[in-house]
Amino acid sequence: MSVPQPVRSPRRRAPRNTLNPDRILDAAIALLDRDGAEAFTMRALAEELGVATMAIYSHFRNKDEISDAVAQRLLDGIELPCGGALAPRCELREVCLGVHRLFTEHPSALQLLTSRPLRGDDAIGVIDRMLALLRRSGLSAKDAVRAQVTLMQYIVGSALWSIRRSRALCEEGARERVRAKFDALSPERYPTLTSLAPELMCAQEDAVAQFEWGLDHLLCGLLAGQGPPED
Amino acid sequence: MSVPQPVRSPRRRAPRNTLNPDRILDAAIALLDRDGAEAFTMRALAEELGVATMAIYSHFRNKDEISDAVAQRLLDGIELPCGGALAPRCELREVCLGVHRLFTEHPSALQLLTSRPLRGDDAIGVIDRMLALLRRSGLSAKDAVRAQVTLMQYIVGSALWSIRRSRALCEEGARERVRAKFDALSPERYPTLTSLAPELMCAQEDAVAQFEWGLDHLLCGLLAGQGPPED
DNA sequence: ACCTGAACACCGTTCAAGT
DNA sequence: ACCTGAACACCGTTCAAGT
Repeated sequence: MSVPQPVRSPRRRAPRNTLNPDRILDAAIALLDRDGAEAFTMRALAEELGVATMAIYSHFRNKDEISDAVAQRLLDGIELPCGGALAPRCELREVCLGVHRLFTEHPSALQLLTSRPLRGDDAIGVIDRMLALLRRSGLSAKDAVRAQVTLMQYIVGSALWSIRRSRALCEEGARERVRAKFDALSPERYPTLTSLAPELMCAQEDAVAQFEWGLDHLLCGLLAGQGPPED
Repeated sequence: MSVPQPVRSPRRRAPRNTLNPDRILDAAIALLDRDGAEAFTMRALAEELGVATMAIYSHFRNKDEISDAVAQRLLDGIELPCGGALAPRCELREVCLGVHRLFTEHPSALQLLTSRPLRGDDAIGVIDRMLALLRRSGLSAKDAVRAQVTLMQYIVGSALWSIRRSRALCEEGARERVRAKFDALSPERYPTLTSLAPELMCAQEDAVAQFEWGLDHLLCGLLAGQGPPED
């Protein structure tokens, strides 16, 4: 017969070197993807790793340092199209879609990213790639930089919007509530909005199509007058 | 001689009806603007109001309800240009600038807004206005809705970016650190990025100019082929 | 009805202690 | 060097009690 154990922590002492920064980041991303940003807790992360909370502090100074490392890791892992196979404009489009896909696949990571101050070294590889493609499309140095920032801002804003929408839509009876709100609006005060209610309802549904529509028009504006479109 | 008071709370009982939803929202916005989103605490809000923490719960069910009401209040208070005085395209530009200005003037409110699921009834007035202007610019019902969402996403992404950048830049010696990072980058791995370092450094400085540059090119892409530009 | 303080179940992190 | 539990100063919120 064994000695009665305390109910809460039947965990034995973890052997040395069970932990390392990589294992911690893997667990952090898994936790974020599975349970969301608000569940991303030092205590929950430790449990995920089968370890005492304070063990993590041997590898990272604090939670912010983990958040930064998670963002870094994800941004470095963006899958990009192989270079040169496409016209610059098409390749640029694919890169933007890749970044957007990463954000919508790891929504909690995006939340993390947008709530912390921006370090200069995020997503270096992607930025270089975008700048090169913009230059090859005929933009000046100054315009290429402006355009790259504009694209990134649109991608982030769009992904954030999609996440919030999809979270709102998966609540119980959300569609009915939205429809009811539209029906309650005064057509005198909001004539255009009420007349476009059907289009508004259905535009919310497919976030990717919405993103691509906006991206194509944005690219059109950014690359206008840079030679004939190459498609 | 008065009886010795406890040090921590020399506050007397607040008279009845000192509190109401409006006073609470005023205090919340003041607190957010002054001390930032991470300082927006029920206890801090109560102190701002000179009241016990739990007094607030008589007027709002919980903190999320206050956050939603703050967002609502701010979005309803966006100052818009008076209608009809400008060509649709210019007026649309002004509306976008107004929304962007609100967000950069209340950065903590934007953080609040982006971290909560999106209710359908945010910023109804602005949305209706934007849709009307897009329709008058010649866009179809479907395209007007797509374009309105695209614009809003760009505005949010851009404002969020500005906030994070400006917060990062006001840290001690931030510019020097960014410059050092650029200098340390390998020109072989990141040829375009390193060659554009001066442009990148200076593009970060004026967030409003960056926003306007992007907005003008986006509008150009959205309204392309909708008749001659009216300027 | 409105305001109050104590208490509960959380959180990130410091500290001294084990191995 | 790496892992541990207790403790501290926070947080949002429940509850029973005052007026």
